[in-house]
Amino acid sequence: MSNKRTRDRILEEADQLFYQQGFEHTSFAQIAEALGISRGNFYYHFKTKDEILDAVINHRLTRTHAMLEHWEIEGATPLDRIRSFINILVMNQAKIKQHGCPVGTLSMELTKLNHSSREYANELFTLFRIWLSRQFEQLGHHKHANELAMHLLSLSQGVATIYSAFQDDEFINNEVIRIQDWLTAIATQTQTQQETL
Amino acid sequence: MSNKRTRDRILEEADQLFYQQGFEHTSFAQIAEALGISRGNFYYHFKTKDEILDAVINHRLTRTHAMLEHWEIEGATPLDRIRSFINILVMNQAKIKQHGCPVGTLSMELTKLNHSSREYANELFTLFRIWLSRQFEQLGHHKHANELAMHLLSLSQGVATIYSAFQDDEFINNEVIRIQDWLTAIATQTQTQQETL
DNA sequence: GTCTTTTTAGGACGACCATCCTAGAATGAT
DNA sequence: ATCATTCTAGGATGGTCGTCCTAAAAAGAC
Repeated sequence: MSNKRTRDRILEEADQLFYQQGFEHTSFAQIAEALGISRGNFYYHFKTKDEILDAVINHRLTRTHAMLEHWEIEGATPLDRIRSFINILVMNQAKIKQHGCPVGTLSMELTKLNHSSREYANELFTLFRIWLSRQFEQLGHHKHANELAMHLLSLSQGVATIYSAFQDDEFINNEVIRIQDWLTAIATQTQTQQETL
Repeated sequence: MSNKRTRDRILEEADQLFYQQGFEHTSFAQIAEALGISRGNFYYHFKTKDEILDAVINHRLTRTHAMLEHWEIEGATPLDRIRSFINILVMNQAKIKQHGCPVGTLSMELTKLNHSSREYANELFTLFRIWLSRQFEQLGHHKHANELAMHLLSLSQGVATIYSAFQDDEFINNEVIRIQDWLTAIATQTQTQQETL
């Protein structure tokens, strides 16, 4: 089955190009040319452009899911695990600078296009939200776990957008420290709450 | 000069559609149809699509500039003026829910398109940044004024993106309160600093 | 080795897009 | 009222796009 290999190659190339150039601005011909395959071959694997989009989203969902599971195993405490999330901003700094956050930018683009796969793309956000929410719960913030998760998502989205616009390295460094400090405050806040019980 | 009237009508319609659907996804024909004018007429006022884009950006810049000046007059203290900025999230809540932040989404789209007007669009961010920076300076934060301005921009961008994705009214209410509390903390922090002098 | 299935190549089609062009209508000046 | 200027309408053009179709090549089954 060299089928899977070609299909996967298309998927990976589409994934990259959708991130770098946006979904609408990326054409079949462009993906095909980048891979050195014909448009006809392309159509054998994906019947419509929307089908590739859904496949790309699905691909990102499984990758993200795997990453979150990895963080779950790797991180000893919920605090460590949340730090893994914040660390995306550092690890992917170069890409974020150039193309913003892959989750946020796709979500916004599909919103503007009024595209039917918008909600599916938003599941990427939900994946992070639920995972983060669980971490905050384990941190002792049972009541506001979801709110804290949404807030952290919001912080990272803001940083990605502004960093991409201003391209200011000092800014992202400051912001990462800020978020880490915020998290520490959240964690110690819980400790004192628990101590007073 | 009914010239100006038609030109302005095109400008306003383009402004709206670029915000709602994105720049690339909006066509000449669509704008013309929305206004009930012919494509040929259109081309008399704007020679290329990029020319409309620049005109729209220019239009937004002057409007934003006027708004900031208005806030400058209206707000008695720098604290009040910064609150005006935060209040955009409340005033434009419905539009942000549907189409995100007009500044952030245009900036991101032009980045992905590798469009030559990207930097011009980013001047909208800069306008806010400099204005906010000045307010924070007047608040007594001379050293970190720009950093605080960038941070506030980042916060609002994050809220706009996440709100547009999740459409959660409770979220934006919480976030606005959070930002207001943050600002209050910043302001009181300065007061105590000044008292110790 | 033959036959079936899977995979690839590339031309054709219709739709839409930005842009160009020309002719006529409206407007303004004198 | 005449003429020059400004404005508008809409067809024509060339390019790109997503999609479709057919034929050949490659791979696999027996």
